[in-house]
Amino acid sequence: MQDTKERIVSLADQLIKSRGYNAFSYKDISDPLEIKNAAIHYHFPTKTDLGMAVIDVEMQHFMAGTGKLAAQPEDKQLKFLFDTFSKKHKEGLVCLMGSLSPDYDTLPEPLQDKISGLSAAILEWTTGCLERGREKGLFRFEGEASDRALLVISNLLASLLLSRVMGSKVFGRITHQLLRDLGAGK
Amino acid sequence: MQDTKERIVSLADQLIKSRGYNAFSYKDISDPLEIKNAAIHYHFPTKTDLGMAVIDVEMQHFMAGTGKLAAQPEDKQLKFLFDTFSKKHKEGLVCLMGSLSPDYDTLPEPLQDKISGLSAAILEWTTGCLERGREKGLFRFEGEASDRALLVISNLLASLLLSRVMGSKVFGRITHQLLRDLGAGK
DNA sequence: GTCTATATTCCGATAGAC
DNA sequence: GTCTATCGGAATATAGAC
Repeated sequence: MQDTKERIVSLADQLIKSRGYNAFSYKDISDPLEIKNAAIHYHFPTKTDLGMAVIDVEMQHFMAGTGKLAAQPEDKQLKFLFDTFSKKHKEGLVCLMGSLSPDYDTLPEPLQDKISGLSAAILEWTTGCLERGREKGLFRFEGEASDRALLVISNLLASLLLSRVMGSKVFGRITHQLLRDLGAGK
Repeated sequence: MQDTKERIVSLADQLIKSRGYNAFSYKDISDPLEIKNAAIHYHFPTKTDLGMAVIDVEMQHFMAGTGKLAAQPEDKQLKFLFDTFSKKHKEGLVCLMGSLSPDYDTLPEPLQDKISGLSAAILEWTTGCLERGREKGLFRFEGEASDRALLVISNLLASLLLSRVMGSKVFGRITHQLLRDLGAGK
């Protein structure tokens, strides 16, 4: 059974990805957990503390997920990245960066730094994946691997955002085209 | 000299693109304009009314801007689209859809409909531009023009968001790679 | 660790004078 | 069309009992 602290972080994570950082309140967490807002403040004195915990957990999940795949071929590794976005899409969520970046300038500095750190880690991993995959002939693309990785991340992020505005089918259309461009089949 | 109503909309537009819809308040508008919040409510009874006016103006600008270019070659037309995003990038802003889509589910329905309408218009225009441009040999890409248009819009939107999180250079790296992929030179 | 109770601040919105 | 004044509500956060 999950303890309260973990459940708070988990719910906050969901709320950020569904409604945005500035749009959710402690009440949105205390009500479903049937606790009072003071209990949340005990675990996380400020909303900034809570936000940072959410990003920390996301970073740990990303590191753990990619770590397990280190020995797999690169097309399987890239599929892992697409699958994490596909899962969010099915749940009607956007990714953490997609949710937090529009509000970035309104966020306290320690939170900004955590977000930038996470984005750098994702870019670095994706770059390595594409680079090695191209050398092995698993992918086909022009230009620097780091620039291509940026495009892939950019498309995945925006596919979740645009799915909300333009309809659910948009996600599949973007990811399909993306994989096709990389020569990574389907 | 701009009248008050136009200045309110213009400031709201800037605030949405810099801080997000839920993060800005009437005070952020009344202070710089040196008016009281009641004056804003006179012109726009609710925040929803103000938000809709912002989207209406954006739509009018888009229609006017693209209308003027109808006779130009398609690579020039596409450049117009990139230039509007480049302008926002220089001002440190994101685009309207990039700002509003994460909060989409928290927005009142009439506002959601306006946003979806704007996004559909932009997609339709971009699709036509790419389609005709490819027929003339100005662009080179695989797949449906509408899917490619989606990818272009997706990248432009995300390039502004990621520039905030990952640093300003990201915008140029994404747009450069995008144009290169389309065979649209620089 | 969770509670009750409350402080403080800010928000969108309205009434009525000018 | 803008003002003063205020309402009602919600948000983050804190103090102190249990």
